[in-house]
Amino acid sequence: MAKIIALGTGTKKDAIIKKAAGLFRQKGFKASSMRELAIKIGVEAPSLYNHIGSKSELLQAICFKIANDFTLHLQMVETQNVSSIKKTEQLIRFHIKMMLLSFDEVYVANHEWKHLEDPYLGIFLDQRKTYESRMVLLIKEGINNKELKNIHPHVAVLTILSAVRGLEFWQRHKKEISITVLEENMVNHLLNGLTI
Amino acid sequence: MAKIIALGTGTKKDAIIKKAAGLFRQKGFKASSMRELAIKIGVEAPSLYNHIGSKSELLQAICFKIANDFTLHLQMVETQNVSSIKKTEQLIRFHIKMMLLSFDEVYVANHEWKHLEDPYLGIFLDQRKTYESRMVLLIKEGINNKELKNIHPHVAVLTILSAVRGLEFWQRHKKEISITVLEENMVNHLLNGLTI
DNA sequence: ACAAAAAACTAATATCCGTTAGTTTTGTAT
DNA sequence: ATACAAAACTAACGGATATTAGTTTTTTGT
Repeated sequence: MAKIIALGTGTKKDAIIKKAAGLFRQKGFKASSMRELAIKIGVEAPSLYNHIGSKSELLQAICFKIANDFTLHLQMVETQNVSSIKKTEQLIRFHIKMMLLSFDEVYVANHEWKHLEDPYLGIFLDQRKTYESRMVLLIKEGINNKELKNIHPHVAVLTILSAVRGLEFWQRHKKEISITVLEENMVNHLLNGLTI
Repeated sequence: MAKIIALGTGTKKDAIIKKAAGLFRQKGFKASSMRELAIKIGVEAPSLYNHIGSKSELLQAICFKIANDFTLHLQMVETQNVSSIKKTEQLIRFHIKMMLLSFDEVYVANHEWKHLEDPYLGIFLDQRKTYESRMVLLIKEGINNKELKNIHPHVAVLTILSAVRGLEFWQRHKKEISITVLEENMVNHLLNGLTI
């Protein structure tokens, strides 16, 4: 009866993955059932398996799509010929944009990667570790160039990534705070601090 | 046969809750089974029910223990007669300490509260919202006193809380970064920023 | 219009989960 | 030593879950 409708361009598999991201974010991976996902799509649960291989595969698709987006963007920034502080600012702004534009997917990649299965869990963690290391390198470069304070680079990266990840909570304050106000304030806070 | 041993002081229920916090942090609430928890304690699963009411009750105990600790500490800080910036610093340091000393519990309260049951989910969220609001008030006070930049107070609170929460990831870098280095760097970054 | 392919459906299975019931063992107080 | 209470055990239930098998409907290409 019902039919899975591909949203605009993209395969039906993509449409399923998108809905899955929303569900996984809302309820968590383990608490989300294929039956629930099927209802959200307007189909019986077994029909999903005409398009996907397994529930796990959905999580993998979501997590690695996001991981690859971030890695690719980092690569692009690294090759630019601008100051380290400009590069860092670009990374912060990209994280903010990703969080706002692909909220469900980024949230799931941040919170549900635990439930990835065997080789994928390791691969994902390696990729994230590499990303962090390259960001640390960027901060170190900035310190060497006297652009940045002599702060511990790893802690700085940790602080920045965590702060941006906190944009999850911004959803609760959507009406009170506009995107631009949020972005400018957060970039300013992370780069320049609170004190006068 | 086996026997649940209360660790030092505290009831057997407390011992179960402590082990549950570890398990819930590692695998997530939904992915943790009572059978697994029983094995970690050295007992059969049904035996747990001589001490606790339900799996949900364990999550409630963990989440509200942490929520109450934070609320109580905030109350204490609010009554002090020091500058707003000093108060903010105290809050940051307390969050850091809690994260390091009660890692499992704080992690679970931060990540697994979703799975609290009806009315507890609402109560928990209300309590967190109130905590945030009182912290916003503190920042506003600091801005009015010209102690802090004219940053958006809500965004600042969001940034601080998220950054500190990111100490979860510090566990992965335990060997490389000492607690004090971490604490000083993070406080400094959040209060003074990165740039020279 | 018709054949082939894609994708929906129904029915069912094996597994795991939280929890209860009922029983036996262990610890404690007199 | 005995009686009572606490806490362990075994067995089992009802329900949910991901997934498979087999069938029917729908779409597509000619």
